[in-house]
Amino acid sequence: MRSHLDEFPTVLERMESLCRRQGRRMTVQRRAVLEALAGRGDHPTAEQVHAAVRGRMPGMSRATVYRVLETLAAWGVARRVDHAGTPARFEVDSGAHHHLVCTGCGRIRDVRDAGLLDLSVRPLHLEGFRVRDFTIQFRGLCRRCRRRGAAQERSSR
Amino acid sequence: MRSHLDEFPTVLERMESLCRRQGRRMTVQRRAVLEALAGRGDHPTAEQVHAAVRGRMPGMSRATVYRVLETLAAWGVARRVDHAGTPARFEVDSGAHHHLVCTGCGRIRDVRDAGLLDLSVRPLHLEGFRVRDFTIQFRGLCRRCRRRGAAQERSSR
DNA sequence: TTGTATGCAAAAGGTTTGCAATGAT
DNA sequence: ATCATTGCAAACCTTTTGCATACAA
Repeated sequence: MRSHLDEFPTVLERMESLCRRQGRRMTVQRRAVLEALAGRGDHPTAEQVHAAVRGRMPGMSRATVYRVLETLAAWGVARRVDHAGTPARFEVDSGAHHHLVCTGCGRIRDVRDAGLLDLSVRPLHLEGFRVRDFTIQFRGLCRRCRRRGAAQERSSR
Repeated sequence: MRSHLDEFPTVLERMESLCRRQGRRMTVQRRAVLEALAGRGDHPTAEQVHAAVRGRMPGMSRATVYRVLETLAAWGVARRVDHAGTPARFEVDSGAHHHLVCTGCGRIRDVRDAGLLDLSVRPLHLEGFRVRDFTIQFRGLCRRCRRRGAAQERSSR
């Protein structure tokens, strides 16, 4: 039985190897952020990562969380997911997939559907653009927000 | 021969009718923003709309531009397009289409491809989500940014 | 020892908001 | 006359940055 926890050793190892290869440093902060990110199935905001990490590391500063997250994204270890006017969210980079965005609470869930990952090809050189990749963003309401009703739809961001 | 200018009367009429129907007001500011938006083929930021409108209306405040844009989006007359850490961009709502986002300069272009608009149906009730709509975001480099080279890729946002 | 990474606090951007004044109906 | 909308300025929130300090290699 697999869970997102299985990614733990892999991601950390990948990070350590990247550091070594580039003469960068594997700090406790980087490890902590990476573990916090890999240790959950959702797509936390920088703020949520900060809160999570602070549990064990009260001294961890917000700026460091932002910097580490940016580094992870730049190195391809993590990925940044943006939507609407909401704060950026992050995930461990785990291959191609799309996103289901709840317009109520801003939560994001992964959609891994083989069929959806193949449709690329055709418009790849549209209007002089060199397309590098694409994502499908499904927008809607998650079960919880649907229950709460449309009235509060935009209030809990 | 059609151009985006053809939408002019239609969008303004739609807006006026929406105002009347809801007892809201059709102000010169709203008209100006809407015309500024309809009068261009790109997806301007609020700031760019502000600059454009100020040409004719020096007194127009930034806050009003934001408020009008928000109203237009809420009423379905305009649409808000977000990407990455860049400021929000806006367009007149002109039916279903997708976006080509240049990761170099942040510019957005529409992609209207019939084939891409049909793939919906299947994942419409994924994991308790009620999916309302979806967009495909193609990321890549526009011709100009490609010429400039990857070195400056992120500098001209 | 060396220079990368961190912490702090301040700055930066984009966007929103309170409130009195304005103006569309 | 009434109440939606505007203008101004200040507030907000997320994210970035400068600089001295800490610490991984």
